[in-house]
Amino acid sequence: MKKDAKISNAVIKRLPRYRRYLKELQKKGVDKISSNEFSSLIGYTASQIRQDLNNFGGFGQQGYGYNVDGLYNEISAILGLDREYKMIIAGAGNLGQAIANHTHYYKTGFVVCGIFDVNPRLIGLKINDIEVMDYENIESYVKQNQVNIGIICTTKDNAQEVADKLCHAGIQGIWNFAPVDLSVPAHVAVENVHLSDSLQSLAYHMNQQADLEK
Amino acid sequence: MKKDAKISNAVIKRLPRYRRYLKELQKKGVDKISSNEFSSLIGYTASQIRQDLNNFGGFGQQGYGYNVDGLYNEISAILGLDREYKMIIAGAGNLGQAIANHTHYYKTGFVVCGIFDVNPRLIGLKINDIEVMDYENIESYVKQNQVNIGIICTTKDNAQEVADKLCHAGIQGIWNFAPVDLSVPAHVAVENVHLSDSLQSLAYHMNQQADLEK
DNA sequence: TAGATTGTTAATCGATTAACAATC
DNA sequence: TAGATTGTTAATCGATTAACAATC
Repeated sequence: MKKDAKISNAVIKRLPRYRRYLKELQKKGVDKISSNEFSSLIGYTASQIRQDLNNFGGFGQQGYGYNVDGLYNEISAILGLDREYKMIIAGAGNLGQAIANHTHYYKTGFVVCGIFDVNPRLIGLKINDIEVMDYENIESYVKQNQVNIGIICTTKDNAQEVADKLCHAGIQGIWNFAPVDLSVPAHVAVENVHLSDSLQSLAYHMNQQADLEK
Repeated sequence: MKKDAKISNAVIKRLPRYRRYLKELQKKGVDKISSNEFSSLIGYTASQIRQDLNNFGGFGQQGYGYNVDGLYNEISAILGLDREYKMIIAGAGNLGQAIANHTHYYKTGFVVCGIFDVNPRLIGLKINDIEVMDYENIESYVKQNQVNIGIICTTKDNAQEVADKLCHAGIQGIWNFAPVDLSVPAHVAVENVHLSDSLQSLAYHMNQQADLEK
């Protein structure tokens, strides 16, 4: 895998999608695919597919195409899915609980090992076998257990404070569901899931479609 | 508001963020802001801010800047947040329930009026005062109640079938949480929230940061 | 070997930034 | 009026697509 040039985020955002389609191909027992076939399946141009993959190395073979299993494993490795991530959730409200219950992540090595909240009525509960602990102890827990990812499911007003605590405790990544933009040290990765932003852009596009019909 | 040229999606995706920051400014009692001041707050260049806003019309005033209240209302209107949207949720699992409980959307006119599931043990329950109904009846419900948005919280294997039903019933938009790409008629807007894709791209960036430190 | 398809360079397209004239 | 700041055009930058030589 080449490591020199910085890969654009547009490329990275497409990798999980490549991976999903490759998984489906695996399930169907397909063992090779050309960039052209892949193109009509996934909806990116063949050129873009080859361009994207070549950012990381030559995974294909001229005259043959790409080996499905091989490419799946390469993309998994590029994304860092060949290791395990320890995660904690800050905020045991609806969203925090839903994520704790969403065992789906386990399959790809993302393990939720704790939930933190300030509400004494929640502390001590178990959600999907994961204990809800006192928010007071979040920093020491992250340090002691070498937690990799903090998932912020608090209100927008508390999110930055939580982020500060997590960063101070040495967290490496933050998955932020609060509708604010966090400021964190450069070495901490942040991925935002701004649900209401997403819903608003859906609303915009719905109204555009309606306009077109006039 | 100009309506001629098609606005790029990159611009639309920034609008909810502009709106969030304008809301904060309103709360602080700020009544005007220049593109330069806004730039240092929101992190886009002043040039981009002016360029973005001018896609929709001249909301500013030379020598003065932008009126915070006015701009907030304009952006809200552009996004279509000056009307109400009826939404139903397909799938009453963890995620579906979490969204039903997330009353946050009501404030901007997004009202969940029903949840549908095939599980007989869930049918009849009320989640946040919203009834869980039999999936059998989803199509007739959407038609009769003129539902605007369908929220897909099913497994990936059922998502396309649900989408087909919703489209057939005349839905205008789909907010898709299932990890698949749906195919729908051109007049139906789709907004995807691919949570595991998002988590995977976080993983990638975490490993990049770690590499830099070496 | 001939055919197919990649890897990679070059061309195009679109989005962002810079510059400045218009104007409040 | 003078100063400030927008609206808008032009320049730059980056990402996507096209083309084709390399090679399996």
